[in-house]
Amino acid sequence: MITMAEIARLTHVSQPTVSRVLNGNPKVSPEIRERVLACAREHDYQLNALAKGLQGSRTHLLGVLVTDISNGFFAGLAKQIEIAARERGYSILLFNSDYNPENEQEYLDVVRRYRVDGILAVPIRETSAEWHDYVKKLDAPVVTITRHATGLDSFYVDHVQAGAQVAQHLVDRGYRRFLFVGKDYDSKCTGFRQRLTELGFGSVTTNRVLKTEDQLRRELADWYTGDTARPAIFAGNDIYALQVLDILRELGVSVPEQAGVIGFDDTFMGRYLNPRLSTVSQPVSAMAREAVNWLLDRIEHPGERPAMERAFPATLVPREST
Amino acid sequence: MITMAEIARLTHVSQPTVSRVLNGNPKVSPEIRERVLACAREHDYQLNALAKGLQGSRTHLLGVLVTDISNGFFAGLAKQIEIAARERGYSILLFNSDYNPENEQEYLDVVRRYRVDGILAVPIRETSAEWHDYVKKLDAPVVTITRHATGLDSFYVDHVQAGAQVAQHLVDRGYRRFLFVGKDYDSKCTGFRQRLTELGFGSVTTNRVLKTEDQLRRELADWYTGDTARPAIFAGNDIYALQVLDILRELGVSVPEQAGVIGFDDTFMGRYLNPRLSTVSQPVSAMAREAVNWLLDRIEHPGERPAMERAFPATLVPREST
DNA sequence: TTGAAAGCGCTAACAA
DNA sequence: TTGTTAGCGCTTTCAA
Repeated sequence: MITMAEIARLTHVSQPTVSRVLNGNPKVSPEIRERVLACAREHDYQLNALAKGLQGSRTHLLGVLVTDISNGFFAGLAKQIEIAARERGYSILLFNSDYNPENEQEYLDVVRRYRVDGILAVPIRETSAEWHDYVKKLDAPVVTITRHATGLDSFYVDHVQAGAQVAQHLVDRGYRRFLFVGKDYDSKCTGFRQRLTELGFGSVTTNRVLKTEDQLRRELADWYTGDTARPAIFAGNDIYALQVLDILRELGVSVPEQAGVIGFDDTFMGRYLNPRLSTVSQPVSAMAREAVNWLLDRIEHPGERPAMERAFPATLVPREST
Repeated sequence: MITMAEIARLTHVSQPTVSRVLNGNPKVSPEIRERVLACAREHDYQLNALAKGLQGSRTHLLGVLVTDISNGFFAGLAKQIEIAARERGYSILLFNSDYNPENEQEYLDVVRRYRVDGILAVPIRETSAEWHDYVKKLDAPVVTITRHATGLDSFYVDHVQAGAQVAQHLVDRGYRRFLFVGKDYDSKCTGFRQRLTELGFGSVTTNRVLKTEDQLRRELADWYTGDTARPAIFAGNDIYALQVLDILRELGVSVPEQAGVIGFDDTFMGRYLNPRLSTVSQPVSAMAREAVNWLLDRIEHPGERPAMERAFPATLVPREST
C-alpha cells in the first residue's frame, strides 16, 4: 500500500507536505494540494492508522468488552455503541468475556496492547474491589456500561430499583408466590427480594439460580406443584424468560392465568412471543450514546473530572405474560 | 505505560535484548532473562501492538464485517469468529454495515487503515461484480462468510439449495400455496421458486418483499383470505418468521393448521417459540471456525492457492410450525 | 550472547 | 508556504 513518502516522491514535494494536504491543513498552495490529492486518489492511498497511533496522538480505537454478544440485548448494545463511535470517527475492538473473569482480565490486557483510547465494558462483577482497582490503575479511561460501579464512570439502569419495580408489578397483578431465575449475584434479585419483604411476601420468595436447562425444568416442576397461591416467575433476562415460558407450556401451565412470567431487557423478540412477554425495558440507545460521548469527551478533552454515575430509568413493559 | 527501552535502562541491558527476552528468544543468559522479566512484571509491561504492527510483520488484527449484529444469527456468528480468532491470538475489529453498501465500502477502508491481517465479511451483495473486484484488489485476504461468492474464498451454506429444501418440505407436508417473505434478491427465494416450479406449483407462488411491518400485516391479510388451498409462508430469516407468526395470531390464523410458517437460521429462540418454529439450521460454529482457520493459514503461510469455496450443509429443522 | 544502527509511516517542531 | 529533522516503540540486520 502506498505511503506518504511515496506520494511525496511522485509529486516532488516533501513528505510532511503530503501529510498537510491529506490532513486538510489550509496552508498549502492549491497547485500542490491538487497534485497530491490526485496522486493519493489514483493510488488509493489509505492512512496507516498504526503509524499515526504510534506517534502519540490518538489511535481512534475503542475497546468494547461485553459478557455475551450472542444475547440480543448485548448485541443491540454493541450495535448502538458502534454507531455512536463511528459517528465520531472511532472504531471498535470487540471482546466477549463469556462471564469468565479470566477472559475479562486477558481481554483488558489485549486492548491495552492496542493502545485503545478508551474502554467500554460490561464487567462481570461491577461491584467487586477488583474491578474498581483495575479500572483505577489503567491509563485509558474506562466506562462501565449497563452496570453500576460506584465511584467509576458508569451508565446504567439501576437494577436494584428495577427489581423492586418488578416485585411491585407482580404483587399489583395479584401474584402471591415468587421465584427468581438467574444468577445469584444479580442485583435485580436483591431489589426484587427487598421489595417483596417490604410488601410482606418475603417468606414466600424462593430464589433459584439457573444452571442447566434440565435442572431448571425439574426445579420449576417442583416449585409449581408445591402451592396454590398465584405464582409468578421473574427471569433475569428475556432469554431465561423464553425458556421458562417453554417449560411451563410443557408442564401444561397456562400463562398468565396459572403463572405469571416476566423477563428483563425488552429484547426484540418479546413483543412477538406467544404470549407476548412482559419485561423491563432499558434505554439501550440513549445509554450507549451517552456513554460513548462521555468517554470520547474524556479522551478528547483530558483533565480531571468527577466520575459520572448516570442512572437511566427502567421502564416496566407489561404485556400478556403477567 | 512502560516501554522496552525503559526496561532496558532499568536493567542495564540494551533494548533489543529486552525484545529478545520478551519474545522468548532462547539466546539470552538466564540472569538477564530473569532480571528483565521481573522488571517487566513489576511495571506491568504491555507490548505496544501498534509499534509491532508498524514495523512490518503482522498486526494480529482481523476485520469482521457483518450486515446486522443485532440479528441473533450474526451475533452468534461473530461470537464464534471471535472465539476461533482468539485461540490463535488474533483480535477483532467489528463493523456493522446495516445492509448499506456505502457503510460496507467505508468500513472496508477503515479496516485497511488499521492494516488488518485479514477480513471476514458477510457482503451485502456477494454475487455482484463490485464485491468480486473489490476483494481482488485488496492487499489483505478476504473471506466471504455465510454467502457464496464464486471465485472467492467463501464458507457458506448454499442458499439456493436450502430454499429448494424448504419448498420440498412444505410440499411434502401438504401445503399448496406459498409466500416468500424477505429481500427480493435473496438466493433462498430463487431456490424456493425453482423447486416449486419443478414440483408444479410455480404459478401459485407469490413472492413478496417485506418492507414495513404494517405493510407485511396488510399483505398477509390479503394473501391469506384469497384462497382455500393450504398455505405456507417461508420467511427469509427467523426474525421475519417471528413477525409473521405474530401477525397470523392477530388474524386468528392458527399455525400450523391453517397456515404453515418456516424460518431460516435456526436462531436460539426458535426452539422455544409457541408454536416451536420450523426452520433451517446452518452449522455456524463449523463455518466460523473453518473460515477463520483458512484465513489465518493464508495470512501465516502466504503463497498462491486456489480460492476455497466451501459449502456447508443446511439442515431442515421441522418443528411445530409446519 | 549482547549491542549498535537502521527503519517501519507518520506527526510535530522548527527553520527557511 | 514549504522543507528539514527528530522521534513514537518496536523488530531486524549486522558487528562485536
